[in-house]
Amino acid sequence: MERYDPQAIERKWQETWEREQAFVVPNPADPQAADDRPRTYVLEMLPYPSGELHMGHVFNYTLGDVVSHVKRRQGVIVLRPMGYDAFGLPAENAAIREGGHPREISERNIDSIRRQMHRMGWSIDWTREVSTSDPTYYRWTQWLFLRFYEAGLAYRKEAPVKWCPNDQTVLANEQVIDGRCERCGAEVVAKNLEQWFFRITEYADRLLDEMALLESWPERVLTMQRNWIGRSTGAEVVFRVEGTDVELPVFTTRPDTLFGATFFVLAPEHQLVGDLIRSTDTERAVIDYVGHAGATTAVERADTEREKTGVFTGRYARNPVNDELLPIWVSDYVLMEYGTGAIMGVPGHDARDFEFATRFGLEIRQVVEPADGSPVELPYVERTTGARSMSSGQFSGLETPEAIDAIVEWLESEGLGKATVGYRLRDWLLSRQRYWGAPIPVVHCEVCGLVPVPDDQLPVLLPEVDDYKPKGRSPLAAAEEWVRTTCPECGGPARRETDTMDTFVDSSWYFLRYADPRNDQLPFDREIVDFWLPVQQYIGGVEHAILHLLYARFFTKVMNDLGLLGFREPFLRLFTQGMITRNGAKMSKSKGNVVSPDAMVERYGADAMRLYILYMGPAEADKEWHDSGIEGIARLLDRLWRLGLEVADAGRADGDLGLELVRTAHRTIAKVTDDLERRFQFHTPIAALFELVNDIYRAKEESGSEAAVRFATETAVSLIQPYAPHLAEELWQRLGHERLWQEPWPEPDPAMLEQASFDLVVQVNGKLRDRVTVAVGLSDEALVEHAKALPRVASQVDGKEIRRAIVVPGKLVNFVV
RNA sequence: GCCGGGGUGGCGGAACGGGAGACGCGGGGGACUUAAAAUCCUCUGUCCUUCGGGGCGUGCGGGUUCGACUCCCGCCCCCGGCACCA
Repeated sequence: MERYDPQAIERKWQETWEREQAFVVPNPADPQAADDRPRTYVLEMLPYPSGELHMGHVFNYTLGDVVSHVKRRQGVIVLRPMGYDAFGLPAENAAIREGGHPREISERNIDSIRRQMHRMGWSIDWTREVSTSDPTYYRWTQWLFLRFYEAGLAYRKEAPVKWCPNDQTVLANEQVIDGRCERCGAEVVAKNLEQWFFRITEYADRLLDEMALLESWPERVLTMQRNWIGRSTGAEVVFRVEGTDVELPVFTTRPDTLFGATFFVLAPEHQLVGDLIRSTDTERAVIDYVGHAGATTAVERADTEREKTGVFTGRYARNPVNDELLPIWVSDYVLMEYGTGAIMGVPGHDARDFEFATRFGLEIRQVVEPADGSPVELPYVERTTGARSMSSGQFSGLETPEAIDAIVEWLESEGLGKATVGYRLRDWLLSRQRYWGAPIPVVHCEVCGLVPVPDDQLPVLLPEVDDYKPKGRSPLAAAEEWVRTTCPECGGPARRETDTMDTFVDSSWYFLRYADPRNDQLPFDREIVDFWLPVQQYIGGVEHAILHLLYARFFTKVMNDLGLLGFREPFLRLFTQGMITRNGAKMSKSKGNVVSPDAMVERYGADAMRLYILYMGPAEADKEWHDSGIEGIARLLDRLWRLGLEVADAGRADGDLGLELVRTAHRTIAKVTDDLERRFQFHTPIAALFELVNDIYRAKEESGSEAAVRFATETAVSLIQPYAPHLAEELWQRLGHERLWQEPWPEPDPAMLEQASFDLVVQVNGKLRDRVTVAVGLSDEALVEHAKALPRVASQVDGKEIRRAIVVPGKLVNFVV
């Protein structure tokens, strides 16, 4: 018999799909007049083109491929594009290391990864391919930046920013993990620099509230975004420094504890510290402390185990609710970046304030108690209806939520404060001092100041430079001729902005460009984008839960506000796949635990690789790679191959189909379809296919009808097609058919799902005792009689009284004795 | 500390309130073969057994239910996010 040769079969079908444009979906000439055939947009996160495709890619794109194939065969038009997130540091660092231009390195890597993707047989509309580093793409990234700028959503300001000393560039807050650069792990340092920002904070509420528009996102991703945005509601309360008219506002989420304030603290960086201590006895000590705090790294300072430090300023602030004087301290446990950089110290009801007060012997006062009046140890931080105010003047006795409302209302009426909302989210720092990114399309004119480059002068092309090495300023600055330009407004001398954009800007709108990838008038036509989007199913790694997904949502909302598109959320359904690990760790070159998909494909074929990566376990869970696991899949494919050839050889088989094997095939159709569609579960359908193939072999052995074997085999081939499209096409053809990818997805015959008989489970006191095959449709009484007659049941019941018999028709009988 | 997810054989995992461990890997035994590979058959949670079967088993302790891996309450442990965020 002809051996199963995946290499030959896969090559043949990949060429066929290419030749027949199998997965190309053209845009309608007039989106508004387009037919109402159902359509969908299945998207996976675009790859960064390093030279090698890795297991994460294989997993990600195979998931999307299975979804796409099934949808297509159900009559849905599926848009499934692919592109490359090609700007960024790895290509640039390679250019520095090995010489050459980052563009050449990127292009080489793209060619390589494209070849590998084709080799996997993924059903992609390759006519829509885009690369973010291509001028025809970044022209529109720049165009969008200018729209943001006009809308006041892109701005430049000097601010304390995070600087990576290794990559020699500033970073967005989102790119700093535990005080370290997300990319290289170097400890970041704070610098005061003038930089470009996107005003994402203006969208903080909408990024939270419009989560309600999402159809299906993993809870953990929503949680991460909520945590990241970090909205907390509270009040701003104004304290006045005694003996001056200096006002110090504080932000608090617990205005109900104002009566418990016994001290006041400023962050060391607070700009009023200097004024307050000028020419006082404490000036020297405070300056020393501030200097000392400034030398502490962010990582050290974030250590909550560290003992609290601080220094008294000699000044007092007046508590607006009771006119008490509170000593003003300076301490680095108060952060300048959050709230107002000043807090009221309420040691009775805040763990940090408690620690500080204990350390420096400050008064600790209780103003909240459990609602039942029971005694409690301080600090008591409960803030629900389980707590109530005490010793708080007119607010005493109110439960905490009401006390907060009442006191905020009172503060507002007295002009002492107001309700406010605090966020953890910071504006998105988008400028980078690196070469391989989209230039920010702005010029600096001595006369006119910042001037945007006019649309008709886009793209601002990257200049050619010799040295990509970062030196603390953008390598673009070395291209002196490029930098020197004329002001678009006054025609006078001007200098180009030399920073480039964060690559996350590029990937914040690529999914829109796919809809209209060759448009040279606009980034995309609104009607076409509204025709295809929002994305119905987005699939990618959970590592993008905050960065990319938050930025893309922000971009979409802004573009919606600017009238560029007609929806507010880009991705209605999100699926985050788990990580593939080996020896308990993420695969990485430095750990030397990488399994190359290429090698697996060479040895077992793309079909086996595709099936195995989905068979490993639930798609959302992290999974440990075992080399031996793929052997079982290889056996399955080989068994199916031999079965297919035998059936094809036997030719047309007529005869009776009413056999158990045919029922099994129909049950498998129902199971596979339900798992894929309703449960979004990809590994259990493969188990069902194993069972079906095993059953076919068994039936053949027991000389089942040839017609039934043929039907079951064709069903298995048809069902495995989304997973193993090459083998499935080949067998489908040999079985005398045409193109399986155009064949409707099978539907189970309801009559075939009906059973003539079933195994009745018999329990005594809820424990399984026996089972018996009985006809379907018997009365409850008849089932009980059948069950009672069983010897193993009788021996269990033996002498005891049957108090009750629970009958679940078609399933079981349970005797309670 | 707050928020989210999870804990089932040697391993990956299945079980959608009703048969715990489907399916696969690994392992034992056997057939075919001069031999090996491939292929095929068979056993494989655990303890007891007179070989009929029986006891125990889904992190721990309670509860709801005729019946709980599944639902509820309280713990323990692991993973992820946030965190001196006031």
